[in-house]
Amino acid sequence: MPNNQFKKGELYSFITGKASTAIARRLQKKFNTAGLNITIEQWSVLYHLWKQEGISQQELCNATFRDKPSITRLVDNLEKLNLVKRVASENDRRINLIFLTKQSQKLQEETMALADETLNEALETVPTDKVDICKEVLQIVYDNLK
Amino acid sequence: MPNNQFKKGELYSFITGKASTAIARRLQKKFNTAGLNITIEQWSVLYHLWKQEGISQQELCNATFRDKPSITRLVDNLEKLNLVKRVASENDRRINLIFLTKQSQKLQEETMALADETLNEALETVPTDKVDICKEVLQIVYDNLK
DNA sequence: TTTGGATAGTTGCACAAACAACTATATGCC
DNA sequence: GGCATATAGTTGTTTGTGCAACTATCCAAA
Repeated sequence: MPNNQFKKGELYSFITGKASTAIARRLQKKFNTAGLNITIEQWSVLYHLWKQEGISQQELCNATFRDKPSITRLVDNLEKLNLVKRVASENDRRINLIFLTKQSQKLQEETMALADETLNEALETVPTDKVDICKEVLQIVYDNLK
Repeated sequence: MPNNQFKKGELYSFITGKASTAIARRLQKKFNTAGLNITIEQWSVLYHLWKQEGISQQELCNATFRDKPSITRLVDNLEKLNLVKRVASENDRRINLIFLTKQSQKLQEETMALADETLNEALETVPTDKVDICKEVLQIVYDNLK
């Protein structure tokens, strides 16, 4: 039994993602308090567009680990909020390229600051080397299952 | 800056819970393949009832980190599937006590085995001591934010 | 004993996720 | 060129989540 670390009673919070749920809720509250009318999921799409805009919905699927219908609807809602714009690709008419609007460009700095703040609150009192190990383990878990 | 471990580009997967999402998806697929017609969320409620049944919906809220409407609907759906039963408390008529049915008692062994299997796949190649540190960090994160 | 506040649970609404089925376009092979 | 197949995106359905507003019950203090 090489990997029998999880006795009963310990597996629950790994599966349910207790910690990441708590982080997401905290960040959502910060968005709401700041009067930012976006969801964490919408923010996660913008996050990748801030790194590079003009990518396809399929590329957003890969980046955000979501399926195509999820991205369709997130982009729908982001478009309603005037935060992104679909532009049909000239080369391949199946593809929508997603671009930021001026409004969403303005959101980057403020939301990133709130995200940093949230993570600092989450990791208060945790030594850096333990955080590094934790990140490493979570990455391996993801790679093992993807 | 005591906790500046998260440079940009690293915070994303912590917030989105990439790893726990992958674990939950894998376990859900195992349930489906085994012909078990329940969701991970429903399973997470049963998980606590297997430890102790006859608890109130509010106690299920605390145990599963969900709000009251979420538990109301999960219990609704579990009742439709004949997996739990609401029984009004004699002492306090506001309270529903939730009990398992024979069907859900049978589910425990099989689903727990699939959950163990999933975690073993997830943690393959991860040394035990790193898993322990990871669990520790995630618990602190949760405590810091709750 | 009444009244006001707390607690348990439900309902409505908006948003999101997973899956299946669908449309439209592109591509490769005959 | 024409057809099979793959790819990009959309739509419908079920399930779950978070918030606000609501009902019912309990409890404690005037």
